[in-house]
Amino acid sequence: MTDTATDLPAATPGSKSEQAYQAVKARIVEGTYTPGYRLVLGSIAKDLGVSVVPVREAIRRLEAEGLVTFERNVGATVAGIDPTEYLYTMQTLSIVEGAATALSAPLIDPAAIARARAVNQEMRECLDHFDPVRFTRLNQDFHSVLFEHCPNPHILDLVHRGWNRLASLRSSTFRFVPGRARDSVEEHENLLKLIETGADAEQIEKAARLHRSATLDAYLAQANNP
Amino acid sequence: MTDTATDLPAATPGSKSEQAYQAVKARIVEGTYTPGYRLVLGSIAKDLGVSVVPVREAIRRLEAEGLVTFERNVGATVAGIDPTEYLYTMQTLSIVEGAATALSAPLIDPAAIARARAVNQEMRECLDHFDPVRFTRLNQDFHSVLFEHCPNPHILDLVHRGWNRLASLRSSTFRFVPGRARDSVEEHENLLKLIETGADAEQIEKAARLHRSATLDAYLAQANNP
DNA sequence: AGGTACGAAATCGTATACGATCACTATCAC
DNA sequence: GTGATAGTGATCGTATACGATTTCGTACCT
Repeated sequence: MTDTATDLPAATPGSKSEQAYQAVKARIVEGTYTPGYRLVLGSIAKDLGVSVVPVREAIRRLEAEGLVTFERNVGATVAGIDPTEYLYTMQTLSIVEGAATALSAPLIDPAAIARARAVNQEMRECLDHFDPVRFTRLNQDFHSVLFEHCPNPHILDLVHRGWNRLASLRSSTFRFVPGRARDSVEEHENLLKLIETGADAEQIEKAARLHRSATLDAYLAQANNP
Repeated sequence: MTDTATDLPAATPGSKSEQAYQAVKARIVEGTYTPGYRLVLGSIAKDLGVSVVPVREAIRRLEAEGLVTFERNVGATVAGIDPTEYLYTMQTLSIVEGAATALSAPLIDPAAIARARAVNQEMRECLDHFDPVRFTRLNQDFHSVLFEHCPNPHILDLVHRGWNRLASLRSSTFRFVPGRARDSVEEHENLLKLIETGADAEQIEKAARLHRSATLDAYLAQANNP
């Protein structure tokens, strides 16, 4: 449940190309390669014990997902933390998560609700211990539970891409606003209640969007008042 | 305005890889390669006068966009017209177009409205001459005008991807429901009125979504009653 | 006759090699 | 001393080559 992997074109497991893709992606998502890190084909190829061709392919795939930027005849670097990009990503995520939640809502059974609630409780505890990394992962777990039976895999894929994009800049703390995080937990609870009571799709979508866009607003407010 | 090209990672123009990407994509979008067509690396490479490596890269990119499917050690084929896929794509498009419209609305000036109206008028004429291909292209033009100043390029990119995906199966006529197309034109006009009068974002988004999801519904209804 | 097993052709996946392009530095002219 | 310029090293982009895998046709067996 913790894996944020998953992509539509699951691309031939076992191939060197796939291996390189997973390896580099993992290093980016877990923060070994931080934004701005220069990805040199030859070095990575040597590291992984493969030739440069599959590595190149992996890098281009990561580029398509927005995790790295690529410049002709210069090379690839881990995608940056440009605030504008952050805004774009969060805004898009707000929309696709909202849609995914609304579409999934009718298919969420009480057992799943209970599991989601348990995850949310863990998040609450994280707040006391101030553990942003774990908090972020649990936040994804929470939504993963809701999206388990999402009827539209395309939308789900867009959600995952957004998560990966954000993960690449998780290491920098600028995203984490403690006060905001506390609200987040409450919004989760409200969302669960709406789903339980079978609220209409429109209402659920609105609530799910708010949850993400409020985080964005909090960040923007913080960015403007240093 | 007619070009539906544009992708986020604009990828080094002039490279053989980019050249191959554009060429194959064009053949798919314009219907030279129809769904199910087998894309053989060697053949394409010979056609384009390049080696297989850049062609392979191009194909993988197209795979990431959903235009082709790829199977390990077997090869690539132009993505099919599976009704389920169609549903997924239209549903997703409904959502991202809705968002793009709502975000763009406040930035659309009267001149742009006028241009959009002119395009819509052309579409009306297309209905009389029964020209589905032109109609579809004009439909994209119409929305392109609205999205000219879309403040979120990520969302705009998702819209373009959806369009490309649909274009790959345009040649098959199963999508075109004449009665539905007529409604479409009216909905365009309504949408323009909402934008002109400065309706709130929620209302505009709803109208923009309806426009796409109603087309989907019409298709589904037709598919169920043969 | 039908089905299975084998073999050849086609195609893919990756390694290696080499030319092209770019960044960086040291040198030279002014 | 400062600017431009040529040289050098590093890295990318692509071609070619070859082993691996699949597919398809054919022959053989039941």
